[in-house]
Amino acid sequence: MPVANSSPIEVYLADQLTEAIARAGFSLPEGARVEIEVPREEGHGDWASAAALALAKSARRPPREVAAAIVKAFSCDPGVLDRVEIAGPGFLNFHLAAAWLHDTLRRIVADPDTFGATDAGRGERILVEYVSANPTGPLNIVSARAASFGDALVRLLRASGYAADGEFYVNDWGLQAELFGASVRTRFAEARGAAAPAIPEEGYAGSYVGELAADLDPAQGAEWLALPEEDQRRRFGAWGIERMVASQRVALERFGVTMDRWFPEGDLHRSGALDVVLGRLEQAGHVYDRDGARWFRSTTFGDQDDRVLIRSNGIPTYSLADAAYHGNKFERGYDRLIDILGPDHHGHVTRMKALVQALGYDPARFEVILLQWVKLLRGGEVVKMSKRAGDFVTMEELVDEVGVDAARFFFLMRRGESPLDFDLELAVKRSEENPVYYVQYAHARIIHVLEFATGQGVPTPDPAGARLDLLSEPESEAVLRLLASFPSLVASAARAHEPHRITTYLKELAAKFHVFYHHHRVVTPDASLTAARLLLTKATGAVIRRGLGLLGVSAPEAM
RNA sequence: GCGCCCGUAGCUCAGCUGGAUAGAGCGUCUGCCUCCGGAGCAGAAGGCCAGGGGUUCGAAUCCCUUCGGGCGCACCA
Repeated sequence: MPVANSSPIEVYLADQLTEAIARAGFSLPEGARVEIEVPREEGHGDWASAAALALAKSARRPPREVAAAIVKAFSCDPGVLDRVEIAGPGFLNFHLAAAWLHDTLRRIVADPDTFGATDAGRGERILVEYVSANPTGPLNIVSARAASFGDALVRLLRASGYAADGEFYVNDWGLQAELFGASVRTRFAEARGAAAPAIPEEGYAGSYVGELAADLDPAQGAEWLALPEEDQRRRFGAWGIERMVASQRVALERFGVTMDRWFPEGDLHRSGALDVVLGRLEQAGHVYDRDGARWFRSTTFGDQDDRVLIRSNGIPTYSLADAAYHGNKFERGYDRLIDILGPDHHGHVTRMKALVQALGYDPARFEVILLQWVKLLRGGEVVKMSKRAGDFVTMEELVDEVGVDAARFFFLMRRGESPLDFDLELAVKRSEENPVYYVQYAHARIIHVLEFATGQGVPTPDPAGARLDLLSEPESEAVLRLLASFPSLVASAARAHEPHRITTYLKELAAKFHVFYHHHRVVTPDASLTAARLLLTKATGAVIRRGLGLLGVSAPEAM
């Protein structure tokens, strides 16, 4: 059976193993899948499975005996697998054939831009909602982290065969929008010496509001100032929000992030989607009246308290709009929804899951990833940020200071759930302390070596005829194995929704390549050896480029 | 008070959803440029995976509990 290029190798091995288990007369527990993984220890094979240990109990036989029976029943393409060994208490260690590694290397060189892509996601439609910052101010550093994470996740999912889209939910409706409108209005009036109410207590006092107001056509603004208070807020608010959204879009584009869709909350209100969703909740018996308000019985679904959907003043809450929004996402045909939220949205998760469930959707189809805060440092000193006073580091300022590459790479070095220390000084440092440069340097070095070879008159190596068996030193083989594991890594990072695994991998690959490079000359008097090493070098460059591409980080040819 | 996240080397963190002898970078100490890019490499030291109980063939990983951090608990978003 040939191995599909579009499927990670471990899927193939797991399938073969599953068949062998059945043939040997064992049965897996209901719904269980054979687990296959990369062993921590080198020397324990390229892949390993503990299936025999897991089966030993129900089979009432010693693990090693079970393992032996499975191995006996195991059959596999010898071009893929060299051998299967039983080790320790009953682990199955799979050793890949050198021929398979060599084929993989040829595949990378032949098609460098698609290596790592698989169909593991089987076309499942996923909507990733991220950033979704209020359109009442510039994007800040937490948004920058969310942008890096969400965009990398979308790229990862796509590379793994999911049909993923990225979306920004624009909160252009409700109290915040109104307060923003009032703030813009006041700044505009102040600049023109006109009388106006002070900025509300909870309004927006940042200096950017004044700068924004200065952009408004004076005649237009004056006309609006003549309107009643409520209309003033609405007009100035709508105008200001449109401008803020546009500038957020520009900032994100500059950061390398393009949303597939910007979804305005106002659309839901205008289309009557809230009423529809409320009706569905009522019909399902999850709504009741109390104290003049309409409540959602979210305690049914494990929430701590019931939540208000319609306030006693008749205005719907954000929760109801959010329910309508998520219903809308499902109606658009997405199989799964992922919300990437900031840590301040913690309290919403249970409520949102409850609403999704109450609307009749499988809660397993809705996942929330909570990113933690970013602590901004400059040379070890904490940089204070206070959104209230409008005194915070914006995404644009961050990019100005450290650049897109360093910013994105740093944000993706940690798991999303971990708080992140971001040291501005370290991010721009061009030294070994800075992992961005470590990886990018490896790429630049590779390009340089390839150019050097060409300059020496070395012919472009032919993958088909190359003696790849010459790549037998430990340092070469380590690089080769790591390259071959890239598609599996991408698939697992996508499945786990953990882009940081790519970052970790790239640091490791760069390190292994530096070691190889240090121990062996690429360009040697031996033409066959040179060709083999050039291919390995070329493939490494390609995979680094691919990996950085998944993170939205550039791979410079020279530094 | 209730709920969620976190606690791994001096520091910052990985550890692939329970596997074999817990890893990397930085920092510290010692070495390596006549040689394809030294923004690199080699080596040393550094650990009761916060503490305690449990689950099982097997736990940093799952459950309970204590301690210590972070964040949420609106008819704001």
